[in-house]
Amino acid sequence: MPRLDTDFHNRVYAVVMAIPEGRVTTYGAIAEALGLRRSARMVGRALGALTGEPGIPCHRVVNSSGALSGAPRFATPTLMRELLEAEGVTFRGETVVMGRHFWDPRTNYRGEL
DNA sequence: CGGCTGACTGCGA
DNA sequence: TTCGCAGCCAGCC
Repeated sequence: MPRLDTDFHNRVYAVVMAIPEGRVTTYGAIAEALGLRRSARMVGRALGALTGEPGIPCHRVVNSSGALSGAPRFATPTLMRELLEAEGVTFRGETVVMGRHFWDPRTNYRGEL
């Protein structure tokens, strides 16, 4: 059981859960939404601890280029992309079409910071 | 208690 | 346009 009891992990958990189906956001955007500004890596680190937890659509978090940098962490390397495509997310090559699916937590997520 | 690590990012070459 | 590099900071060892 991953550590889900720290404030930081709980905040990441809350933001990721708020991502709508068929939309994606980035590590950096989540970090900024939490007030960390330059610590996108922390978000990825936290997601690693949250991976596999029910109710946390961590496949909707991609890097700023739209690439699925977290794919290797899933049960199979292709699962992340399969989950996204099943929700209607479109790709151009190996990356998500960000202009069409990006969801900004700083603008849309109203939670406790 | 101190040090290393990482599902990132933006900028310079 | 693609590639490399240094910063970032909570957790875990």
